Amino acid sequence: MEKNKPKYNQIIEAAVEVIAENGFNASQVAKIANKAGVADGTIYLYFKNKEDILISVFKEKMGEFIKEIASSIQYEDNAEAKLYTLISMHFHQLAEDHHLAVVTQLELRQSNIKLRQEINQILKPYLTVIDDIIKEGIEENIFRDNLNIPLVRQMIFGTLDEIVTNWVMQDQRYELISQSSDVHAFITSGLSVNH
Amino acid sequence: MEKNKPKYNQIIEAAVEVIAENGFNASQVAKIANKAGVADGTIYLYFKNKEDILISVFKEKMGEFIKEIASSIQYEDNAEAKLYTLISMHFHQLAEDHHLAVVTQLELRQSNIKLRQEINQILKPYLTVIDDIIKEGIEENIFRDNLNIPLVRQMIFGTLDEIVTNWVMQDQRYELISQSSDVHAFITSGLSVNH
Amino acid sequence: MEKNKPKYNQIIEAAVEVIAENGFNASQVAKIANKAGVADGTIYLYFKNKEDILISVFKEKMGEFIKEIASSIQYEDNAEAKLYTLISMHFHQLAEDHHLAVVTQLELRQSNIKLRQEINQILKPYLTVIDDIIKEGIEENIFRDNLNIPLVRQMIFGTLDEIVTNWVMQDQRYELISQSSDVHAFITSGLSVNH
Amino acid sequence: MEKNKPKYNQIIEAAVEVIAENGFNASQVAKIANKAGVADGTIYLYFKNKEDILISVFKEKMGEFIKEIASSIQYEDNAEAKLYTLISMHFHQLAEDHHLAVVTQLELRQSNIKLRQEINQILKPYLTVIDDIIKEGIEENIFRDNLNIPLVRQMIFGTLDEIVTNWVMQDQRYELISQSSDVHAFITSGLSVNH
DNA sequence: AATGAATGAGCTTTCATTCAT
DNA sequence: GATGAATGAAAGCTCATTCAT
Repeated sequence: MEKNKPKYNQIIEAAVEVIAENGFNASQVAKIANKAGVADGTIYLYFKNKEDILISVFKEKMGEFIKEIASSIQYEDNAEAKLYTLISMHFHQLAEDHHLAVVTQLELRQSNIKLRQEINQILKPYLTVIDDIIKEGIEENIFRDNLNIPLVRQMIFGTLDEIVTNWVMQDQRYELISQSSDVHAFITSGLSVNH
Repeated sequence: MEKNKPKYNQIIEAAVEVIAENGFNASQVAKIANKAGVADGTIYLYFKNKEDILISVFKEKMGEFIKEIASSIQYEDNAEAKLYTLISMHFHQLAEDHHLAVVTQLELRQSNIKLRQEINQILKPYLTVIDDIIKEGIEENIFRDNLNIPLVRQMIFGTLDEIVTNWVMQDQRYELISQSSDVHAFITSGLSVNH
Repeated sequence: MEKNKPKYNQIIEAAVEVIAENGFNASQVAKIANKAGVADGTIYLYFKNKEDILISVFKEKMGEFIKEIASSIQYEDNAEAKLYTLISMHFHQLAEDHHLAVVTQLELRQSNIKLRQEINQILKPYLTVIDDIIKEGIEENIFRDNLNIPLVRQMIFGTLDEIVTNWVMQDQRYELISQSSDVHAFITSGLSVNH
Repeated sequence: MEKNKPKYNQIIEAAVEVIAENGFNASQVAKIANKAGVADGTIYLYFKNKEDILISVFKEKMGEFIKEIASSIQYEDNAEAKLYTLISMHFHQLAEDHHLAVVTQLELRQSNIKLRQEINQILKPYLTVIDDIIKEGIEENIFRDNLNIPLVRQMIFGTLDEIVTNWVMQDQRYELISQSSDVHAFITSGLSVNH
C-alpha cells in the first residue's frame, strides 16, 4: 500500500464521507470509488478488499488523532494538566470533524468482531498515552498509588467514548467541548489521593 | 405482537443463541426459525421483519435486566449502597449469561443507526435508574449538589459498558464481578462531597 | 438434490440448451434460470453452485446414454455383435440429440481439471461396459487373449470420441451413423485372433 | 507478429509454463507478462489479444512437434514402419515435455469453440502426415484399398490422443512410450490386408 | 519500443420476505 | 395459524485491455 500516492488519500477521504453519509452497511465500494473520482477497480490497486479500506480509514484518522493529542500533552508539566488536555483535545478533534465523529462513534462499531479487534489494535497507542498519564500521576503523588491501571484506563476511555457517542447520537445538539472541565473534575476526583 | 404465545418466546430465545453463536451478520432468519423449531414464514406472524426480532430481543432481555437491578436496589437505604448494588448486579447479570453478554456488548452494536436509536430508547429506563441514584445521593448530601446529572450518568454508564465490553472482547478471561469495588470507589470518589 | 421434483428437470433441460446455444463460458446462471422459467435463486435450491449444475447435467444425460446402450447390448449374443451395437448406439444417440452432442463433445471439455475428473468418474460405467465386451470376446475366443484391456478400451473410446467430435465440429454435415460398420470393422480387425 | 524478436519467444515460453502451472482459466495475462519479464502492455505489442497468445503457443509448439515427426519418418521405407515411428515419436515428445503435455491435452481443450477451431486448423498438417502414411500403405499393398481415409485418420488420431490424455490425467504414473508396440499392432491389424 | 497504472464491464450467490396451500 | 418453496434484488471483485508517459 503506497500511502503517498494521491489516489490512496483520495480514496480514504472519500470513504470517510461515504460512510458518514450512508452508514457502514450502505457504503458500497462503487460509491466510494465514485466519490473518490476513480474506477471501481482502482480501489483494489490500493486496498486488498473492502474491509481493508475501513481499517485503513481508521488507522489513518486515528493516527492523526493520537499524534495531535500526544504532541499537545508533552508540554504540560503534570498528570492533571495532561489529562485535561487529553480530554479537551479528544472532544475538540471530534467536535471539529463531523464526518470523523460519526464514523468513529457509530459506523465503525457496526463492523464484525474480527474488524473490531483490528480497530482495537489501532487504538492501543491511545490507551498507552492514557496509561502513561496515570503512571505519571502516581509518581507525582497526585493520584493514589493503589490504582488498577488497566481498569482506570477503561473507565477513562469508557467515559469519554460514551459522552462523545451520546453527543453524536443526539445530532450534536449541544456543546461538547465545554464539558471538558466537568469530566476532568469527575475523573481526577476518582483518582486523587485524599487530601 | 402477541407476546404470551409460546412461539414468540421460542423465537426470542433462539435469536439470542443464534446471534451469540454466529454473530450479527451471519444470523439469518432461516437459522433463527430453525433453532426455534418453526418455519421461516412463522417468524413473520410474530415479528414485522428481521430488525423487529432484534429490537424485541433487546427489549425483552433488557427489561429483565433492569427489573432485576431495580428490584434489588430498592431495599438499599442510601445512594452509595444503591450504586454499589447497581454496579455489581450489572456485572453479575452479564457475567452469568454468556450469550446475553456477547449479544449486548458486541453483536447488537453492529446494527445500523436507526436500530441503535431504538435500542437507546429501550435503555432509557436504566439510565433513569442511574439518574435517580445520583439525585438521591445529592439529596442525602453524599454527592456534590452541582453535578451535571446527564453527564454524570453518561460517565457512569460509559465506564460500566466499556469495562464489560473489554471483558467480553478478551474472551472473559478474567473475573468481572470482583472489579465492582474498585469501580464503585472510582465513581463515588468522583461524586462525593467530602474530599 | 431431489431429482423427482419437476423444477430439477426443468433446470437440467434448460442448462443443456443454454450451454449448447451459448457455449460453456457464456452460460450464466441467470440465462439458465430464465430458460427454465424459474428465479435465479431457485437454482440454488436444487444445485449447490454453477459447477454442480454442469456435473448434474452430465450425470443425468450420461446415465441415460449408458443405460440405453447397456440394455440394448444385453440381448446380443457375442462380443462382436455387442461391440457393433455399442458403436451404432453411441453414434445414434448423439446424432439424434444435437444439443447433447454439442455439450458432451465440445462444451463440457472446456471445464477445469477438477470438473473433468468428476466427469471421468461419471464415464466409468461406460468404460466398464466396453471392458466387459472385450473380456467376453476373449472368452469367446473371438479376440486375442493377450490384449492389454485398459489400452484397448482407451483405443476404442478414443476412436469413437474423436469421430463424434470431428462430426460435431464440422457442423454435423455428414452422416455419422453410417460410419458404424467401418469403425466396427477397423476395431474388430485390431482385436481379432488371426484366422 | 514479429516472431524473431526475443520477447516474442519469451512470452510464448512463459505462457506454456503459466498455463501448465496454473491451468487455463487462472492464466492471467499479467502472470504471463510477469514470468516473461515484460510489462503487461508489452504483450499487446506482440499479440493481438489473450486468445492470440494461446493460438500462437499451440502453433509454435505444434509446428516443432510435427516437424520432428515428419523429418523422422522420411527415412523409414514403408507405411508400417512410418506409422510405428509416428506413434512412438508422438508419445515420446509429449512424455519428454511435461508442460507441453499438460497444455495440449488438458488446458487448451478448455478454450471456446472458436479457439478450438483455430487449433484444429493448426493440427491439419499432422493429420495430413497421417493421411499420407495411410495412402502409402495402400499403394504398398500393406493396407486394404477400401479404407475410408478420413475415418481411418480420425481413428488413429483419436486413439493416440485418448491414450495420451489418459496418461496425463493419471499424473503420468505409467510408462507411455512402451505402449507404442501394442498401439501399433492394434492399428495395423485394423488396416492390414492379410488376415 | 516499453511501461504499468488505470479502467469498468461482468457475474455468482445470498437471504429477507412473500404467498399459495 | 403454520408452512416452506420460491423469489429476485443487490454488490464485491477480477482481469483483459488501453494509453499517457
